[in-house]
Amino acid sequence: MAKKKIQKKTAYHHGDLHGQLVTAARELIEKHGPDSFSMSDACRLAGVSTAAPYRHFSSKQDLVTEVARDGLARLGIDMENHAAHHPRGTIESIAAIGRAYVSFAIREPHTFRLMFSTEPHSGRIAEVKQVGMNSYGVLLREVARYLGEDGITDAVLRASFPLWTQVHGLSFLSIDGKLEVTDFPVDIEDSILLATERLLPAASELQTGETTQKT
Amino acid sequence: MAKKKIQKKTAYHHGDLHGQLVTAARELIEKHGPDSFSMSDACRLAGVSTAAPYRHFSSKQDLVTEVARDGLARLGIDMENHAAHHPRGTIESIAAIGRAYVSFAIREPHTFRLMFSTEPHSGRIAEVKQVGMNSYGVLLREVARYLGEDGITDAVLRASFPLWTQVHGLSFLSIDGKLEVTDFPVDIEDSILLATERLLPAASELQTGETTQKT
DNA sequence: AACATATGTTAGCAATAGTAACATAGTTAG
DNA sequence: CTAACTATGTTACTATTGCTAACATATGTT
Repeated sequence: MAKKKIQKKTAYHHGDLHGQLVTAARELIEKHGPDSFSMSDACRLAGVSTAAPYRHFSSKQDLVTEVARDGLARLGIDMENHAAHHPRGTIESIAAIGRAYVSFAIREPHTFRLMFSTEPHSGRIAEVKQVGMNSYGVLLREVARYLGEDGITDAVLRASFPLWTQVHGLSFLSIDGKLEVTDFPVDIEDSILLATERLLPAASELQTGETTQKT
Repeated sequence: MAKKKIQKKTAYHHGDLHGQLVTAARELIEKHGPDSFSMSDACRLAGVSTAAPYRHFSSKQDLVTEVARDGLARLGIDMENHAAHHPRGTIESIAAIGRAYVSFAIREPHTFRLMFSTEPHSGRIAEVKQVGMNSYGVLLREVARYLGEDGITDAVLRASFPLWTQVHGLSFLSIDGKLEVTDFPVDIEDSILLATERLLPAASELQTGETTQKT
Protein backbone atom coordinates (compact mmCIF):
# COMPACT_ATOMS: atom_id res chain seq x y z
CA MET A 1 0.00 0.00 0.00
CA ALA A 2 3.01 2.27 -0.14
CA LYS A 3 2.13 5.32 -2.21
CA LYS A 4 4.74 6.64 -4.58
CA LYS A 5 5.71 10.22 -3.93
CA ILE A 6 5.74 12.78 -6.67
CA GLN A 7 9.18 12.14 -8.05
CA LYS A 8 10.81 12.20 -11.42
CA LYS A 9 12.67 9.05 -10.49
CA THR A 10 10.65 6.67 -12.57
CA ALA A 11 10.52 8.23 -15.99
CA TYR A 12 7.34 6.59 -17.10
CA HIS A 13 4.61 6.70 -14.53
CA HIS A 14 3.96 10.08 -13.14
CA GLY A 15 2.51 9.56 -9.71
CA ASP A 16 -0.36 12.03 -9.72
CA LEU A 17 -0.81 13.34 -13.20
CA HIS A 18 -4.49 13.98 -12.66
CA GLY A 19 -3.86 16.31 -9.76
CA GLN A 20 -0.92 18.02 -11.36
CA LEU A 21 -2.82 18.69 -14.55
CA VAL A 22 -5.59 20.36 -12.63
CA THR A 23 -3.04 22.48 -10.81
CA ALA A 24 -1.24 23.30 -14.04
CA ALA A 25 -4.51 24.18 -15.72
CA ARG A 26 -5.55 26.43 -12.86
CA GLU A 27 -2.24 28.25 -12.91
CA LEU A 28 -2.20 28.68 -16.66
CA ILE A 29 -5.81 29.79 -16.81
CA GLU A 30 -5.21 32.29 -14.06
CA LYS A 31 -2.07 33.55 -15.77
CA HIS A 32 -3.17 33.88 -19.38
CA GLY A 33 -6.93 33.49 -19.31
CA PRO A 34 -9.04 30.49 -20.29
CA ASP A 35 -9.06 31.39 -23.98
CA SER A 36 -5.31 31.18 -24.26
CA PHE A 37 -5.18 28.01 -22.22
CA SER A 38 -3.98 25.03 -24.21
CA MET A 39 -3.71 21.40 -23.34
CA SER A 40 -0.22 21.46 -24.80
CA ASP A 41 0.89 24.09 -22.32
CA ALA A 42 -0.47 22.09 -19.43
CA CYS A 43 1.44 19.07 -20.71
CA ARG A 44 4.64 21.04 -20.99
CA LEU A 45 4.16 22.24 -17.43
CA ALA A 46 3.51 18.76 -16.13
CA GLY A 47 6.32 17.33 -18.21
CA VAL A 48 4.31 14.76 -20.13
CA SER A 49 3.40 14.17 -23.73
CA THR A 50 0.32 15.75 -25.25
CA ALA A 51 -1.56 12.47 -25.28
CA ALA A 52 -1.14 11.69 -21.61
CA PRO A 53 -3.98 13.85 -20.25
CA TYR A 54 -6.56 11.85 -22.15
CA ARG A 55 -6.04 8.96 -19.76
CA HIS A 56 -7.46 11.22 -17.04
CA PHE A 57 -9.74 13.69 -18.79
CA SER A 58 -12.02 13.02 -21.69
CA SER A 59 -11.30 16.41 -23.23
CA LYS A 60 -9.84 19.82 -22.65
CA GLN A 61 -13.32 20.96 -21.62
CA ASP A 62 -13.38 18.25 -19.04
CA LEU A 63 -10.16 19.48 -17.45
CA VAL A 64 -11.38 23.06 -17.45
CA THR A 65 -14.60 21.95 -15.80
CA GLU A 66 -12.56 20.29 -13.10
CA VAL A 67 -10.85 23.59 -12.39
CA ALA A 68 -14.23 25.28 -12.11
CA ARG A 69 -15.64 22.59 -9.85
CA ASP A 70 -12.66 22.80 -7.57
CA GLY A 71 -12.98 26.57 -7.48
CA LEU A 72 -16.60 26.42 -6.39
CA ALA A 73 -15.71 24.06 -3.58
CA ARG A 74 -12.89 26.29 -2.39
CA LEU A 75 -15.17 29.31 -2.52
CA GLY A 76 -17.56 27.58 -0.14
CA ILE A 77 -14.75 26.90 2.31
CA ASP A 78 -13.59 30.51 2.08
CA MET A 79 -17.06 31.80 2.85
CA GLU A 80 -17.48 29.50 5.80
CA ASN A 81 -14.11 30.54 7.22
CA HIS A 82 -14.89 34.22 6.87
CA ALA A 83 -18.28 33.86 8.50
CA ALA A 84 -16.76 31.99 11.42
CA HIS A 85 -14.80 35.06 12.46
CA HIS A 86 -17.98 36.87 13.44
CA PRO A 87 -20.93 36.28 15.72
CA ARG A 88 -23.19 33.92 13.78
CA GLY A 89 -26.37 35.16 12.20
CA THR A 90 -25.48 38.83 12.23
CA ILE A 91 -25.19 41.38 9.50
CA GLU A 92 -21.47 41.26 10.09
CA SER A 93 -21.15 37.55 9.45
CA ILE A 94 -23.32 37.85 6.37
CA ALA A 95 -21.27 40.72 5.02
CA ALA A 96 -18.14 38.69 5.74
CA ILE A 97 -19.45 35.99 3.43
CA GLY A 98 -19.91 38.61 0.76
CA ARG A 99 -16.36 39.81 1.25
CA ALA A 100 -15.05 36.28 0.88
CA TYR A 101 -16.99 35.99 -2.36
CA VAL A 102 -15.68 39.18 -3.93
CA SER A 103 -12.22 38.50 -2.57
CA PHE A 104 -12.13 35.14 -4.31
CA ALA A 105 -13.22 36.73 -7.56
CA ILE A 106 -10.45 39.28 -7.36
CA ARG A 107 -7.85 36.71 -6.38
CA GLU A 108 -8.75 34.27 -9.16
CA PRO A 109 -10.76 36.20 -11.71
CA HIS A 110 -10.44 33.76 -14.58
CA THR A 111 -11.32 30.75 -12.47
CA PHE A 112 -14.19 32.69 -10.98
CA ARG A 113 -15.60 33.43 -14.40
CA LEU A 114 -15.33 29.77 -15.32
CA MET A 115 -17.10 28.75 -12.14
CA PHE A 116 -20.23 30.59 -13.19
CA SER A 117 -20.12 29.92 -16.87
CA THR A 118 -22.32 27.08 -18.02
CA GLU A 119 -20.97 27.03 -21.56
CA PRO A 120 -17.69 25.19 -21.03
CA HIS A 121 -19.19 22.56 -18.75
CA SER A 122 -21.66 20.90 -21.07
CA GLY A 123 -22.33 17.38 -19.91
CA ARG A 124 -21.33 18.09 -16.33
CA ILE A 125 -23.57 21.09 -15.67
CA ALA A 126 -25.65 19.32 -13.06
CA GLU A 127 -22.57 18.20 -11.17
CA VAL A 128 -21.05 21.67 -11.16
CA LYS A 129 -24.37 23.17 -10.14
CA GLN A 130 -24.51 20.83 -7.19
CA VAL A 131 -21.11 21.93 -5.90
CA GLY A 132 -22.17 25.53 -6.36
CA MET A 133 -25.34 24.91 -4.39
CA ASN A 134 -23.37 23.47 -1.51
CA SER A 135 -21.37 26.67 -1.33
CA TYR A 136 -24.49 28.80 -1.62
CA GLY A 137 -25.74 26.88 1.38
CA VAL A 138 -23.21 28.67 3.53
CA LEU A 139 -24.98 31.94 2.88
CA LEU A 140 -28.44 30.41 3.18
CA ARG A 141 -27.70 28.97 6.61
CA GLU A 142 -26.26 32.25 7.81
CA VAL A 143 -29.30 34.19 6.64
CA ALA A 144 -31.54 31.61 8.27
CA ARG A 145 -29.79 32.28 11.58
CA TYR A 146 -30.21 36.01 11.09
CA LEU A 147 -33.90 35.67 10.36
CA GLY A 148 -34.35 33.22 13.20
CA GLU A 149 -35.77 30.71 10.78
CA ASP A 150 -35.53 27.02 11.41
CA GLY A 151 -34.01 25.71 8.20
CA ILE A 152 -33.99 27.01 4.65
CA THR A 153 -37.49 28.42 4.37
CA ASP A 154 -38.94 30.51 1.57
CA ALA A 155 -38.24 33.61 3.63
CA VAL A 156 -34.60 32.63 3.78
CA LEU A 157 -34.42 32.07 0.05
CA ARG A 158 -36.18 35.34 -0.65
CA ALA A 159 -33.83 37.29 1.59
CA SER A 160 -30.66 35.58 0.42
CA PHE A 161 -31.00 35.90 -3.32
CA PRO A 162 -30.66 39.69 -3.55
CA LEU A 163 -27.53 39.43 -1.42
CA TRP A 164 -26.06 36.85 -3.73
CA THR A 165 -27.01 38.97 -6.72
CA GLN A 166 -25.30 41.98 -5.25
CA VAL A 167 -21.96 40.38 -4.41
CA HIS A 168 -22.05 38.46 -7.67
CA GLY A 169 -22.49 41.67 -9.61
CA LEU A 170 -19.87 43.42 -7.56
CA SER A 171 -17.45 40.58 -8.20
CA PHE A 172 -17.86 40.78 -11.94
CA LEU A 173 -17.68 44.54 -12.04
CA SER A 174 -14.54 44.37 -9.94
CA ILE A 175 -12.66 41.87 -12.04
CA ASP A 176 -13.73 43.62 -15.21
CA GLY A 177 -12.29 46.93 -14.04
CA LYS A 178 -15.56 48.76 -13.71
CA LEU A 179 -14.95 50.12 -10.21
CA GLU A 180 -12.92 53.00 -11.54
CA VAL A 181 -15.17 53.61 -14.48
CA THR A 182 -15.90 57.06 -13.14
CA ASP A 183 -13.58 59.35 -11.23
CA PHE A 184 -15.43 58.34 -8.09
CA PRO A 185 -13.94 54.96 -7.26
CA VAL A 186 -16.04 52.43 -5.41
CA ASP A 187 -14.99 51.02 -2.04
CA ILE A 188 -15.72 47.32 -2.06
CA GLU A 189 -16.01 46.80 1.68
CA ASP A 190 -18.37 49.73 2.03
CA SER A 191 -20.44 48.57 -0.90
CA ILE A 192 -20.94 45.13 0.55
CA LEU A 193 -21.83 46.30 4.01
CA LEU A 194 -24.18 48.99 2.79
CA ALA A 195 -25.94 46.71 0.33
CA THR A 196 -26.27 43.98 2.94
CA GLU A 197 -27.91 46.40 5.34
CA ARG A 198 -30.24 47.75 2.71
CA LEU A 199 -31.22 44.45 1.15
CA LEU A 200 -31.74 42.43 4.31
CA PRO A 201 -34.95 42.89 6.24
CA ALA A 202 -34.05 45.32 9.01
CA ALA A 203 -33.82 43.99 12.53
CA SER A 204 -36.93 45.98 13.40
CA GLU A 205 -38.90 44.14 10.73
CA LEU A 206 -37.99 40.76 12.12
CA GLN A 207 -40.48 38.66 13.97
CA THR A 208 -39.20 36.61 16.81
CA GLY A 209 -41.30 33.60 15.84
CA GLU A 210 -40.83 31.56 12.69
CA THR A 211 -43.62 33.42 10.90
CA THR A 212 -42.99 33.84 7.19
CA GLN A 213 -43.63 37.39 6.08
CA LYS A 214 -45.41 37.96 2.82
CA THR A 215 -44.65 40.61 0.24
CA MET B 1 -24.08 24.05 -40.50
CA ALA B 2 -26.54 26.27 -42.30
CA LYS B 3 -24.96 28.03 -45.19
CA LYS B 4 -26.79 31.25 -45.71
CA LYS B 5 -25.30 33.57 -48.23
CA ILE B 6 -26.75 36.99 -48.00
CA GLN B 7 -25.80 38.31 -51.37
CA LYS B 8 -24.02 37.17 -54.44
CA LYS B 9 -24.06 40.35 -56.49
CA THR B 10 -20.53 40.69 -57.74
CA ALA B 11 -18.41 37.60 -57.58
CA TYR B 12 -15.27 39.22 -56.34
CA HIS B 13 -15.95 42.27 -54.24
CA HIS B 14 -18.37 41.71 -51.53
CA GLY B 15 -20.01 45.03 -50.90
CA ASP B 16 -19.97 45.15 -47.11
CA LEU B 17 -17.84 42.31 -45.85
CA HIS B 18 -16.93 44.19 -42.71
CA GLY B 19 -20.53 44.55 -41.64
CA GLN B 20 -21.52 41.08 -42.67
CA LEU B 21 -18.65 39.52 -40.76
CA VAL B 22 -19.71 41.31 -37.62
CA THR B 23 -23.25 40.09 -38.14
CA ALA B 24 -22.08 36.56 -38.86
CA ALA B 25 -19.83 36.61 -35.82
CA ARG B 26 -22.65 37.82 -33.60
CA GLU B 27 -24.98 35.14 -34.85
CA LEU B 28 -22.44 32.37 -34.52
CA ILE B 29 -21.31 33.50 -31.08
CA GLU B 30 -24.89 33.67 -29.92
CA LYS B 31 -25.63 30.26 -31.38
CA HIS B 32 -22.64 28.22 -30.28
CA GLY B 33 -20.85 30.38 -27.74
CA PRO B 34 -17.68 32.42 -28.16
CA ASP B 35 -15.40 29.47 -27.46
CA SER B 36 -16.71 27.49 -30.39
CA PHE B 37 -16.67 30.51 -32.64
CA SER B 38 -14.22 30.19 -35.49
CA MET B 39 -13.13 32.62 -38.13
CA SER B 40 -13.62 29.86 -40.66
CA ASP B 41 -17.28 29.51 -39.78
CA ALA B 42 -17.80 33.23 -40.14
CA CYS B 43 -16.15 33.05 -43.55
CA ARG B 44 -18.37 30.19 -44.62
CA LEU B 45 -21.40 32.16 -43.50
CA ALA B 46 -20.32 35.26 -45.38
CA GLY B 47 -19.29 33.21 -48.39
CA VAL B 48 -15.67 34.32 -48.58
CA SER B 49 -12.30 32.69 -48.24
CA THR B 50 -10.61 32.37 -44.87
CA ALA B 51 -8.10 35.05 -45.68
CA ALA B 52 -10.60 37.74 -46.56
CA PRO B 53 -11.45 38.90 -43.02
CA TYR B 54 -7.90 40.01 -42.43
CA ARG B 55 -8.44 42.94 -44.77
CA HIS B 56 -10.97 44.24 -42.27
CA PHE B 57 -9.91 42.87 -38.90
CA SER B 58 -6.43 42.43 -37.59
CA SER B 59 -7.33 39.20 -35.83
CA LYS B 60 -10.15 37.01 -34.63
CA GLN B 61 -9.95 38.87 -31.31
CA ASP B 62 -10.47 42.09 -33.15
CA LEU B 63 -13.69 40.86 -34.74
CA VAL B 64 -14.97 39.54 -31.44
CA THR B 65 -14.23 42.88 -29.83
CA GLU B 66 -16.27 44.56 -32.53
CA VAL B 67 -19.24 42.36 -31.59
CA ALA B 68 -18.82 43.36 -27.96
CA ARG B 69 -18.50 47.03 -28.77
CA ASP B 70 -21.60 46.95 -30.89
CA GLY B 71 -23.46 45.13 -28.13
CA LEU B 72 -22.61 47.78 -25.56
CA ALA B 73 -23.88 50.48 -27.88
CA ARG B 74 -27.13 48.63 -28.51
CA LEU B 75 -27.58 48.08 -24.78
CA GLY B 76 -27.43 51.82 -24.22
CA ILE B 77 -30.11 52.40 -26.83
CA ASP B 78 -32.30 49.71 -25.26
CA MET B 79 -32.01 51.28 -21.84
CA GLU B 80 -32.85 54.72 -23.13
CA ASN B 81 -35.90 53.40 -24.98
CA HIS B 82 -37.18 51.56 -21.93
CA ALA B 83 -36.73 54.57 -19.70
CA ALA B 84 -38.59 56.77 -22.15
CA HIS B 85 -41.79 54.81 -21.57
CA HIS B 86 -42.06 56.11 -18.01
CA PRO B 87 -42.16 59.47 -16.28
CA ARG B 88 -38.54 60.58 -16.15
CA GLY B 89 -36.60 60.49 -12.92
CA THR B 90 -38.90 58.07 -11.12
CA ILE B 91 -38.28 54.71 -9.56
CA GLU B 92 -40.29 53.27 -12.40
CA SER B 93 -38.06 54.68 -15.12
CA ILE B 94 -34.97 53.56 -13.24
CA ALA B 95 -36.33 50.06 -12.79
CA ALA B 96 -37.19 50.03 -16.49
CA ILE B 97 -33.53 50.63 -17.29
CA GLY B 98 -32.69 47.65 -15.13
CA ARG B 99 -35.22 45.52 -16.97
CA ALA B 100 -33.71 46.52 -20.29
CA TYR B 101 -30.32 45.49 -18.97
CA VAL B 102 -31.33 42.05 -17.78
CA SER B 103 -33.51 41.57 -20.82
CA PHE B 104 -30.54 42.17 -23.11
CA ALA B 105 -28.47 39.70 -21.15
CA ILE B 106 -31.12 37.02 -21.52
CA ARG B 107 -31.69 37.76 -25.18
CA GLU B 108 -27.98 37.68 -26.08
CA PRO B 109 -26.19 35.94 -23.24
CA HIS B 110 -22.96 35.19 -25.05
CA THR B 111 -22.61 38.66 -26.46
CA PHE B 112 -23.46 40.09 -23.05
CA ARG B 113 -20.69 38.12 -21.43
CA LEU B 114 -18.25 39.33 -24.05
CA MET B 115 -19.31 42.92 -23.51
CA PHE B 116 -18.10 42.82 -19.94
CA SER B 117 -15.06 40.66 -20.38
CA THR B 118 -11.82 42.55 -20.63
CA GLU B 119 -9.78 39.53 -21.59
CA PRO B 120 -10.66 39.21 -25.26
CA HIS B 121 -10.35 42.92 -25.94
CA SER B 122 -6.71 43.53 -25.18
CA GLY B 123 -5.49 46.55 -27.08
CA ARG B 124 -8.94 48.05 -27.40
CA ILE B 125 -9.97 48.00 -23.75
CA ALA B 126 -10.10 51.77 -23.46
CA GLU B 127 -12.27 52.07 -26.53
CA VAL B 128 -14.73 49.43 -25.34
CA LYS B 129 -14.78 50.99 -21.89
CA GLN B 130 -15.73 54.31 -23.43
CA VAL B 131 -18.72 52.83 -25.25
CA GLY B 132 -19.74 51.12 -22.03
CA MET B 133 -19.51 54.38 -20.14
CA ASN B 134 -21.79 56.08 -22.64
CA SER B 135 -24.42 53.45 -21.98
CA TYR B 136 -23.93 53.69 -18.23
CA GLY B 137 -24.62 57.38 -18.67
CA VAL B 138 -28.24 56.56 -19.40
CA LEU B 139 -28.65 55.25 -15.86
CA LEU B 140 -26.59 58.05 -14.36
CA ARG B 141 -28.72 60.74 -15.95
CA GLU B 142 -31.91 59.03 -14.83
CA VAL B 143 -30.72 58.76 -11.26
CA ALA B 144 -29.64 62.38 -11.37
CA ARG B 145 -33.18 63.33 -12.30
CA TYR B 146 -34.55 61.20 -9.48
CA LEU B 147 -32.24 62.80 -6.95
CA GLY B 148 -32.90 66.26 -8.32
CA GLU B 149 -29.20 66.72 -8.92
CA ASP B 150 -27.91 69.00 -11.59
CA GLY B 151 -25.52 66.78 -13.51
CA ILE B 152 -23.53 63.70 -12.56
CA THR B 153 -22.53 64.55 -9.02
CA ASP B 154 -20.89 62.31 -6.48
CA ALA B 155 -24.28 61.62 -4.95
CA VAL B 156 -25.49 60.39 -8.32
CA LEU B 157 -22.50 58.11 -8.73
CA ARG B 158 -22.88 56.78 -5.21
CA ALA B 159 -26.56 56.01 -5.70
CA SER B 160 -26.19 54.53 -9.17
CA PHE B 161 -23.44 52.04 -8.60
CA PRO B 162 -25.36 49.65 -6.32
CA LEU B 163 -28.16 49.61 -8.86
CA TRP B 164 -25.77 48.70 -11.63
CA THR B 165 -24.21 46.05 -9.44
CA GLN B 166 -27.58 44.53 -8.72
CA VAL B 167 -28.84 44.26 -12.29
CA HIS B 168 -25.42 43.17 -13.44
CA GLY B 169 -25.41 40.36 -10.94
CA LEU B 170 -28.98 39.46 -11.74
CA SER B 171 -28.11 39.34 -15.42
CA PHE B 172 -25.25 36.92 -14.92
CA LEU B 173 -27.16 34.72 -12.52
CA SER B 174 -30.02 34.62 -15.01
CA ILE B 175 -28.00 33.61 -18.03
CA ASP B 176 -26.08 31.07 -15.99
CA GLY B 177 -29.25 29.36 -14.89
CA LYS B 178 -29.02 30.26 -11.22
CA LEU B 179 -32.57 31.54 -10.87
CA GLU B 180 -33.93 28.06 -10.45
CA VAL B 181 -31.10 26.90 -8.27
CA THR B 182 -33.55 26.29 -5.46
CA ASP B 183 -37.15 25.16 -5.68
CA PHE B 184 -38.16 28.75 -5.04
CA PRO B 185 -37.67 30.40 -8.43
CA VAL B 186 -36.81 34.06 -8.61
CA ASP B 187 -39.04 36.54 -10.39
CA ILE B 188 -36.84 38.92 -12.34
CA GLU B 189 -39.24 41.85 -12.55
CA ASP B 190 -39.95 41.71 -8.84
CA SER B 191 -36.28 41.42 -8.02
CA ILE B 192 -35.39 44.50 -10.00
CA LEU B 193 -38.17 46.65 -8.61
CA LEU B 194 -37.60 45.56 -5.02
CA ALA B 195 -33.86 46.06 -5.21
CA THR B 196 -34.26 49.44 -6.85
CA GLU B 197 -36.57 50.58 -4.07
CA ARG B 198 -34.29 49.28 -1.37
CA LEU B 199 -31.02 50.51 -2.82
CA LEU B 200 -32.10 53.98 -3.87
CA PRO B 201 -32.36 56.69 -1.24
CA ALA B 202 -36.02 56.78 -0.35
CA ALA B 203 -38.09 59.72 -1.49
CA SER B 204 -38.37 60.86 2.11
CA GLU B 205 -34.62 61.12 2.39
CA LEU B 206 -34.36 63.40 -0.61
CA GLN B 207 -33.67 67.11 -0.38
CA THR B 208 -35.65 69.31 -2.70
CA GLY B 209 -32.74 71.60 -3.50
CA GLU B 210 -29.68 70.63 -5.48
CA THR B 211 -27.66 70.24 -2.31
CA THR B 212 -25.24 67.35 -2.42
CA GLN B 213 -25.60 65.23 0.67
CA LYS B 214 -22.42 64.16 2.34
CA THR B 215 -21.73 60.86 4.06
C1' DA C 1 6.05 -16.16 -14.06
C1' DA C 2 1.96 -14.64 -16.52
C1' DC C 3 -1.70 -12.05 -17.29
C1' DA C 4 -4.71 -7.84 -16.86
C1' DT C 5 -4.98 -3.12 -16.16
C1' DA C 6 -3.51 1.51 -15.72
C1' DT C 7 -0.85 4.87 -17.57
C1' DG C 8 2.58 6.62 -20.39
C1' DT C 9 4.87 7.34 -25.46
C1' DT C 10 5.36 8.39 -30.53
C1' DA C 11 3.09 9.21 -34.96
C1' DG C 12 -0.27 11.28 -37.34
C1' DC C 13 -4.95 13.56 -38.70
C1' DA C 14 -8.15 17.36 -39.29
C1' DA C 15 -9.29 22.01 -38.13
C1' DT C 16 -7.84 26.49 -37.31
C1' DA C 17 -5.50 31.37 -37.07
C1' DG C 18 -2.78 33.90 -39.63
C1' DT C 19 0.72 35.12 -43.64
C1' DA C 20 2.48 35.64 -48.42
C1' DA C 21 2.02 36.08 -53.16
C1' DC C 22 -1.08 36.85 -56.54
C1' DA C 23 -5.73 38.50 -58.91
C1' DT C 24 -9.38 41.58 -59.71
C1' DA C 25 -12.40 45.43 -59.08
C1' DG C 26 -13.28 50.43 -58.39
C1' DT C 27 -11.21 55.13 -58.38
C1' DT C 28 -8.66 58.77 -59.88
C1' DA C 29 -4.98 61.34 -62.78
C1' DG C 30 -3.29 62.21 -67.18
C1' DC D 1 -10.09 56.28 -72.48
C1' DT D 2 -6.29 54.41 -70.32
C1' DA D 3 -2.89 53.83 -66.84
C1' DA D 4 -1.74 53.74 -62.32
C1' DC D 5 -3.15 53.28 -57.66
C1' DT D 6 -5.61 51.36 -53.97
C1' DA D 7 -8.88 48.37 -51.85
C1' DT D 8 -10.35 43.94 -51.39
C1' DG D 9 -10.65 39.41 -52.69
C1' DT D 10 -8.24 34.48 -53.84
C1' DT D 11 -5.21 30.31 -53.45
C1' DA D 12 -1.34 28.13 -51.26
C1' DC D 13 1.07 27.50 -47.27
C1' DT D 14 2.76 27.14 -42.15
C1' DA D 15 2.51 26.38 -37.18
C1' DT D 16 -0.33 25.10 -33.49
C1' DT D 17 -3.69 22.57 -31.46
C1' DG D 18 -7.18 18.95 -29.85
C1' DC D 19 -7.53 14.44 -30.19
C1' DT D 20 -7.00 9.35 -31.72
C1' DA D 21 -4.52 5.05 -32.77
C1' DA D 22 -1.05 1.86 -32.08
C1' DC D 23 2.43 0.69 -29.22
C1' DA D 24 5.36 0.50 -24.63
C1' DT D 25 6.01 0.19 -19.82
C1' DA D 26 4.87 -0.08 -15.10
C1' DT D 27 1.85 -2.04 -11.32
C1' DG D 28 -0.78 -5.55 -9.03
C1' DT D 29 -3.10 -10.10 -8.79
C1' DT D 30 -3.12 -14.76 -9.31
